[in-house]
Amino acid sequence: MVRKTKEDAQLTRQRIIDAAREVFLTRGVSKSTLEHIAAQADVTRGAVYWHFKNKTEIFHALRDQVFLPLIDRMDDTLAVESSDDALTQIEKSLCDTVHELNNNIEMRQTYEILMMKCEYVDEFATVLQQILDNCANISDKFELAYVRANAQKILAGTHSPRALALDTHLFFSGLLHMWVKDSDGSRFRFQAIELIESHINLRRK
Amino acid sequence: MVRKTKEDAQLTRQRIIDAAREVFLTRGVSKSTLEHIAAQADVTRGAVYWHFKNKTEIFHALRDQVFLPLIDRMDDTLAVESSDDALTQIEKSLCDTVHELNNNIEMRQTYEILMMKCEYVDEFATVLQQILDNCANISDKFELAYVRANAQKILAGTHSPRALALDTHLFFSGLLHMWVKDSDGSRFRFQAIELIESHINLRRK
DNA sequence: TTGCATACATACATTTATGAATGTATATTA
DNA sequence: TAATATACATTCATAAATGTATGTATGCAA
Repeated sequence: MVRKTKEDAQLTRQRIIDAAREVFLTRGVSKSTLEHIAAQADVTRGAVYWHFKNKTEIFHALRDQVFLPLIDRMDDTLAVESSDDALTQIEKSLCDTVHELNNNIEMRQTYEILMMKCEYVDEFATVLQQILDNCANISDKFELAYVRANAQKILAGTHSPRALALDTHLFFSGLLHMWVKDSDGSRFRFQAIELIESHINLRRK
Repeated sequence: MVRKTKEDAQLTRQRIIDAAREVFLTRGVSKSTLEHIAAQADVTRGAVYWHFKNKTEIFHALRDQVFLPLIDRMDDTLAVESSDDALTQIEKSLCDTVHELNNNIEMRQTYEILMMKCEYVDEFATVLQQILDNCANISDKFELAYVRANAQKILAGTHSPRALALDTHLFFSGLLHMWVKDSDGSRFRFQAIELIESHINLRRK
């Protein structure tokens, strides 16, 4: 009873990725074996080896499925043309990400894996570099938005857009980390939106 | 040529901890074996098993040696009695931590392990909880400092000390993460102090 | 100086993960 | 419809890590 059509095979591949997410989450990437993943996906290791070279490739596939889309979303919300003022744009882009993490279980789990269930050594070091690059990218987008906010005369005080952008970036990076770590939601998860609001209000005239 | 005096044994124990830090850093905690650690410490696994029950215990010992002292330092700089104003106190406490990370190689390496070379599952989950508790503690200290800053009339705008404290906490959490990840210093490490200054200046009247 | 505990080293047994090799049933293509 | 490729399952050989058990040399106390 081997599945054979290409569609079935794609389903199997996706089931393996989903299984890997569950297993990575509970056991950590290092301690997860291909046998664990196969069992969770209800296939044998043979199937896993057919679709992926090794565990690292599954990890990459898993990451790509959520990481890249989220980056794109932030880019969209920070686009130059918008009916909102620049500060509101930044606020919305941050809130949108938080909402997405709240609603999208797979994304939330994947972020948790990336941040807490994975050791960035050897082949995973490249993943880290990519994350840093994306972060720099986001920072630049923030900076452009702050330049616009400055032109719109809605900023309190006189601070350089670059400094504001970096501060926002670090704030949000910290927020995401805490959001993920705070799995029972007692400390940060339920007030994330308020924290974003207050971060932005600090800048508004 | 077995070492026998208690002093020698303590030295051996410390050598094992130091070795574990090096090995964890390059191979990640999961992929580090007791054989690796023993070799790096120039002993056999027998010695390691004599001093520690298993790898987890070495990890705990390693963490305790740097984590707790750093928390204490922050507490000190944020103490109520001080010749500095409250905002300067906060700034100094953040800068002091960064300086300590710059100067203290072991501490820097340990933080790197805690943040990027370790998977928080099973027995390590308790470590995570402890980190969160300490974070809450720091947040509270920040809040008290902001209350004082408010009383000193040096704050710009009218924002609640709680919100300011959480924002600072998240900023600093993000900064430390980036600081550690940015190992070549190209993005954050060399401007960490400026970032802290500008974060505080945003709040100063 | 005898005896015991300490501080390791050495050796071994067991478990476990990996990758590859092989087998096989079904789909697809010529 | 015959040949071949696909999509797996099964089996096997190897390596590696772990914990334990045992051996042993030295320090220390009586």
